[in-house]
Amino acid sequence: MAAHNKSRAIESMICQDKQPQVSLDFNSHRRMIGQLADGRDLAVQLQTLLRNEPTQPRNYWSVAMAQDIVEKILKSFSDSICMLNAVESSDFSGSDDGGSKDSGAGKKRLDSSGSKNGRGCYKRSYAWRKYGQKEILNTKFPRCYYRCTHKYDQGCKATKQVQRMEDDQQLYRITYIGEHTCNRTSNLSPKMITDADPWELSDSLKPRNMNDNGHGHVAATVEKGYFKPEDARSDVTVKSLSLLRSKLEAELELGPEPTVAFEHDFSSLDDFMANFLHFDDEDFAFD
DNA sequence: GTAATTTGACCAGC
DNA sequence: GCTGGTCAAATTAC
Repeated sequence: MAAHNKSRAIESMICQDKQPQVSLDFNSHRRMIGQLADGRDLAVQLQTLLRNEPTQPRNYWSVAMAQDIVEKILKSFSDSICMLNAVESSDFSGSDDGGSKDSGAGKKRLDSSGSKNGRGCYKRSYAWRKYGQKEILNTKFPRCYYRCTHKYDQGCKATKQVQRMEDDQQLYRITYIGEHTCNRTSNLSPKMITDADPWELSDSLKPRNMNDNGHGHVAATVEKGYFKPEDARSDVTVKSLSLLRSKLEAELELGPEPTVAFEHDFSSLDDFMANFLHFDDEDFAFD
């Protein structure tokens, strides 16, 4: 039952993320679909293999076969993740992922500025730099503090605070304080919906305490917004693919290699597969 | 070595 | 004294 609810949660996320969609050119779209289809087929093979030996200790050959399949799956999905991050990068240059999700120690961080580097697939634009995290009274999740990366070289005073919503853990409340005075962040604003344009808030994104007019407090130099880090389909897919990675790796006791933090979990590989198999061509938009 | 995050300490406002 | 915001040394990742 719990697993079912989690499945519904993912489906709900997907439905909410119908807008906006990430644009892919036709070739990229076809290539990524091909990779995902390959990964899906391989995952089905692995699923079959695991089902054939549900309780017995795995022998060397079955483990070797499974590892081989997993390696292929991981390559397929890693390539897809890189492509999605590249798309996201061009769409969300400089946006942060909400911060609090990746604030845990030991988690690798996804960079997404569009230029390759050694960490993850793409390097972030470094518009924001985390400088603190604080437990806030009567809140379940800590508040994360970010400043503009150009605070010192250009004297930019922009900061933002990110806090995960308690009543809807898929939402993050972001408070912007000050404005960017640096040169390179004018087009790097995060994908967010502010109180300044509340009509853009869909019902699913409205906090419980916000009325239908979407009005909330907005200070002179403060913008508050509620946004979903997975606001783009690419992010949903990245999370799902990464989830598959972890599940498969855990299944084979290979040890996780987390590259993306994700919020949802499934009770079994079958449970995840049931959701993963929902991804199809209609889940991607292309020009 | 560089550039990021983490986290305990510090500080100011109430 | 409590709380929230910031600093900065330590740590991490490449």
